[in-house]
Amino acid sequence: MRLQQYTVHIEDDFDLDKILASGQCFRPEQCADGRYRFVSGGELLYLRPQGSGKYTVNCAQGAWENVWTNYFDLGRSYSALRGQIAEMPASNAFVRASLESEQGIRILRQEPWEMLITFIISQRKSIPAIRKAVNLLAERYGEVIACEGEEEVHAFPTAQRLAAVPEDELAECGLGYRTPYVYGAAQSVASGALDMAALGSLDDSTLFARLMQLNGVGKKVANCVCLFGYNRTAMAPVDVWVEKLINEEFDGQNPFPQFGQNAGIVQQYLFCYERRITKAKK
DNA sequence: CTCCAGGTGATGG
DNA sequence: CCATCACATGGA
Repeated sequence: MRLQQYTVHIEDDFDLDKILASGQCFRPEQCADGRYRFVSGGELLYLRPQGSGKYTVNCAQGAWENVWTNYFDLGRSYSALRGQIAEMPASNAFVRASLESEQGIRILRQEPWEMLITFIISQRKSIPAIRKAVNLLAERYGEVIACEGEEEVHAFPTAQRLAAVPEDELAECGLGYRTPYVYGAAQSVASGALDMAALGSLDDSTLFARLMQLNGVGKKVANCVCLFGYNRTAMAPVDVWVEKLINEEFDGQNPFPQFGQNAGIVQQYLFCYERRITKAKK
């Protein structure tokens, strides 16, 4: 793959450190030279911040406009959204504090298949452990899309590829008891029984119900796939961190229905903020 | 060593 | 409907 260099300006909220730490993506990383590397499908991107919203970008010809502006959801103003959310009746002081503290995060538009496998793996794993397992899968079974000197950059493996791997070999990527879940999902997609692209035309609740039919996919994982894989911003995953803040800051009442189409986005600010303040206390 | 991690499915009330 | 429990593995 031949990469072109561009300079781009991003006026809106956009903080790469916060995005990488936000628990929605596990493959992007900061390189030793300070650049940030992203992979989506067979596309590769490097970003180097130059200050005041300016970035040096390396990616395939035309891919910034055709792939990456969509990936980063740059068509949506998160700055405007934060203002809007802060004024909603369901917003309390905790929500407003999260919008300030976590300014710069965005909901990435990632690949549905990768999100399905990633969040199946995520259950009962720490974020560093998820990152390790997903990267191991990519290194072992993902197509090589580029070489950085000695190091190869891999795409996320296809369903066809994972479905062809012996189950006990898959387990070596640290999948633990989730191995049959991952294998089953790969079989479904590889056989055509499950068409991840076609699911994109379903409405939120039908999409959610279809994902829930998969073994190893419960409501939390299904919501994550809806939000991070299909950009269904009304869907708000409730994990242990969100559960904790619902109990502590919302009297145990799930506030997300009141945020309508912004529920998933509010969830992301709150998730990051809750983790930040909990870590800060230690 | 122990404890817990962006949960889910099975089981029993 | 709700409450428990097992589940593999790695990081803290």
